[in-house]
Parts: sequence; structure tokens; C-alpha cells
Amino acid sequence: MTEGGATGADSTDAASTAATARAATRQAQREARRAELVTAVTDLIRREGPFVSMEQMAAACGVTKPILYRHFGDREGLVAELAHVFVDDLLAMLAQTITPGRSALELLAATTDGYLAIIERDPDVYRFITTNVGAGRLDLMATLIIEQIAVVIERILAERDLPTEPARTWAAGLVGMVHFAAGQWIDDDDVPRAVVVERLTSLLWVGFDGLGIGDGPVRDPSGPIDTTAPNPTNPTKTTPS
Amino acid sequence: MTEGGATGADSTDAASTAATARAATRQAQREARRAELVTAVTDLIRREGPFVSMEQMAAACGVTKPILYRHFGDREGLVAELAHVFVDDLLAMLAQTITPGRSALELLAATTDGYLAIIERDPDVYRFITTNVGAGRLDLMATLIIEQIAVVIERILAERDLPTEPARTWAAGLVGMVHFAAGQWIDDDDVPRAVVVERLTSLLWVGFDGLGIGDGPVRDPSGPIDTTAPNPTNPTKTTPS
DNA sequence: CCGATTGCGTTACCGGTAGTAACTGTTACC
DNA sequence: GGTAACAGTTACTACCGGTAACGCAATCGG
Repeated sequence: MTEGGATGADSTDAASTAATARAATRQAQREARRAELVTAVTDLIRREGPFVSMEQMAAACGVTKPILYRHFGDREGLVAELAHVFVDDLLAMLAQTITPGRSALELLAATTDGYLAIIERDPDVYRFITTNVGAGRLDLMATLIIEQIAVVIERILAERDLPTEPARTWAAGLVGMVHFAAGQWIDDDDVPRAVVVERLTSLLWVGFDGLGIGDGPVRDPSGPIDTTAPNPTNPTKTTPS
Repeated sequence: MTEGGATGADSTDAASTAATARAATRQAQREARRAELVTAVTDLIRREGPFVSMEQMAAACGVTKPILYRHFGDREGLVAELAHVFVDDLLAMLAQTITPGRSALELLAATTDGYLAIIERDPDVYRFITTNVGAGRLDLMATLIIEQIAVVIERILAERDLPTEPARTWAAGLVGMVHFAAGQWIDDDDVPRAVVVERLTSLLWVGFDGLGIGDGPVRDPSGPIDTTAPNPTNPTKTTPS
């Protein structure tokens, strides 16, 4: 690809460098356009909720569908892009909240709070990302965040000469815990965010035992556990009261 | 059964009782058919995976779509039915595993293990239930299980004269934790189930502090946190290595 | 013993959605 | 000035969830 075969000797070189510069410009423009599309889609979701079709998104971008498909491949690619933006936001927020040298407890609390804060600020975008899940068991965003947290946990464990194998399990569990607690919180609970953060961090930090829910026999677990309703064929509302 | 004579004043009564008996029989048959359909769909999902269309399911039942819709209303109704079956299985397993008078820790461990055991046995059905989520933030199965667990936690808290408000948050967090840890486990991890159970229960029981991951400054959290790849447009596999 | 009702089952369709093929203008390079 | 590359469009396919309308048997009422 380096040969030119034109008239001058250095013309080929000059041409190729110019070409690569052009290519770089192209790529930059392309990425800028991508970012535009992403923000347009994000705004749409903010306005219209998490259940939007590709056509709606394209219209919100002022273009038609094939453009989106050229940029993102398929719907999952677009979701992945939004997931990355979301994770970047979270990390940026954490980076300016957490200063080096904080304790592990502060780290835990700040991370939980940041996670919940972003969900609270952009619940529909969050929902869009988490409900449009592809082939994996976990959505991409969860996977990304788990990865980050696993690294942190692993480092902490290593520093204390503890086995590091549980790190990934714990990271996944942590994210799932916050995720589900957030879902329950946004749907039902009317408590300020800080309360949820406090509940989760205290549970994670000192555990059930440390919270005073330690040992001692439980009355009869099979008693109040009763399958709720046997066959609610048409539960119009998913509120089992 | 008061037997009906031939022609008399009580013939209407006899007729009505006979009618109600007929109705009961009808309903029983209907429910039996429902159960058949549910098991047929379950088997299909076991064979073909969690991404099956209504038409596939109907075919697997030996009928066509409108039958399914008559029985379950819509897709969500079918999912709800499978969710109930799943929860029933879990509760049945727990009922014979947990005997009254066990400690809270044993309760926690047994519940976690039962949850993971069912997922391990029927991962595709589990996935079908959890990915076909309706309008709510959390899928129906999670909501059902959270409800159960919240009751148990609430009772334990009340017994120990502790405030009961955090019960629902903790229940949701617990379920999310197990759910996500299970997802990560099935996808990536190759450890036996008991190991995962042990990791989760120990974390939940004594917390990070009790595990020795207590206080002490963390080196520099902003260091290894780095957004992973900036723009992996087409990540074929979700394995960020 | 005959007619009406009821319920299971079917075919054939609708609206909508993800994704694609093929064409068109415009712009920037040689 | 010709041409290659790129943004953008129209028009389409295939499929899926869901429904309307009809056929067929059994069962109930007299």
C-alpha cells in the first residue's frame, strides 16, 4: 500500500502522509458524529422512556435507520455504546468523589452512592441499558462495572494477604445487590438515597451478624412462606401487595 | 351429593348442584391442561434455550398460538406462570431442607444454596423467566422471592427489637446479589456451587469487616480504574479478558 | 332423542420491529 | 474535470406478538 508509482520520488511519501492525515480526520469526524448520535438517543430516552424503537431513535437523530446500523452494527451495539457512556460517567463521578488514601469503607459507600445517584438522575437510560440485554447472562454495563470492582477488591485482598479468588463473585454480588436494591427503591420505596446507601453499606460491611441479626433459632420458616397466590392468571398489575 | 329425583320442585336444585359440579370439573380440567402446557413449554426451553417464540412454544405443546393466549393472556402471563412454578420449586426444596428452629445463618445458607441449585439445574428456564421482564424494573420472579425473604427478615428483626424498615431493601439486595453472582458463576466461573454459596454467605454474614477486609487506606482507586476500552464497537464476545 | 350452548382448536390476518439491499446526492481528492 | 468515498434515503424482507373469525366436537336442556 506504500507504493505510489507517480512522477516524483517524494510525492508518494507526501501523498501517503496526507492520506493518513485525511484518514485520521475522517475517523475523528466519524467519532464525533457517533457521539452526536449517542447524545441524541440519550435525550430521546430521557424524554420518551426506555422503550424506544430503532426508528424512533433514528428520527430523534434526524436521520433514518441505516445510519444507526452503519455506526453501531445493531441494536446491541448501540446499547453497548450507551453502557460505556454510563460507566464512564460513573467512573468520572467516583474519580472526583474518591480521593486516594480513603478507607475501604469510604470507597464502598462512595461507589454505592455514585451508582444510585446516576440511576436516580437518569433512570430511563439506566433501564434502557439494563433491559436491552443480549446473549450474555448479565447486561454489558453490569459486566463492565463488575470488572472494575473485581480489580479493586482483588487488590485489597492481595494487600491483606487474603485469597483473591472470591473477588469476582463478590464483585458480581455487590453490583447485583445495588442493582436490585435500586430497582426496589425506585419502584416502591420513598426513602432518600442516603438511607438506601446506608442500609446497603452497613449490611455489606458488618454483615447480618454485625447488625445484631446474628444467630439464634428462627421460629418456623415454613410457616409464612406460602407460595403467595397459586395461579394468578392475569395479574394486570405486578403488585402482589 | 344430594341425588336428584326425576320431576319435582327439587329438580332445579339438583340441576344447579350438578351444574356447579360440572363447572368444577371443567376448571380442574382446564388447570390440568394449563399444567400440561407449562411442562411442555418448560421442556422446550430446556431443549432449545431461552429464546423461543410463542409460535415455537405453541408447536411444542402440539397446538397453535391462540390456545396459549387463551390460557395465559399474553407472553408475560406465561412467563409469570413459569416464574410461579420456579418459586414453588424453590420453596418446596427449602421446606424440606430447612427444619424449624434452624439458625438464621443456616437459613441464609440453605436459601442461597437452593436458589443456586435450581439455577444450576435449569439455567435456561431461569434465563427465560428473568429476561422476559415486563414493565416493572424487576422481573416477577425476583419480586416474588424478595417478598418472601422480606417477610422472613422482617420477622427476625422484629424478634430482636430492631427497626424493620430496611427489610425490603435488604431482601432486594440479597436476591440481586445471588442473582448476579449466579450469572457470573454460570458464565465464567468453574467452581462448585458450594464454594459460591460459601463466598456469598460469609460476605453477607460477617461483612467485609468480619472477613478481614476492614479499614485501612486504599492505595489509589483512580489508578486501575480506567474505563477499559474506549469504544469497542463490535465486541463479539463479552469477555474483556 | 334433538337442538342449543360451550369450549377446544384452527386458519388467516394485522401492526410493528430489527435489520438489509440498492440507489442517490455531495464532497473532497488527484 | 473525472472519480472515489461517504452520508443519507427509499423500499424491502422476515419475523414476532397478538387477534378475529370460523369449524368441530361434546355436552347440556327439554
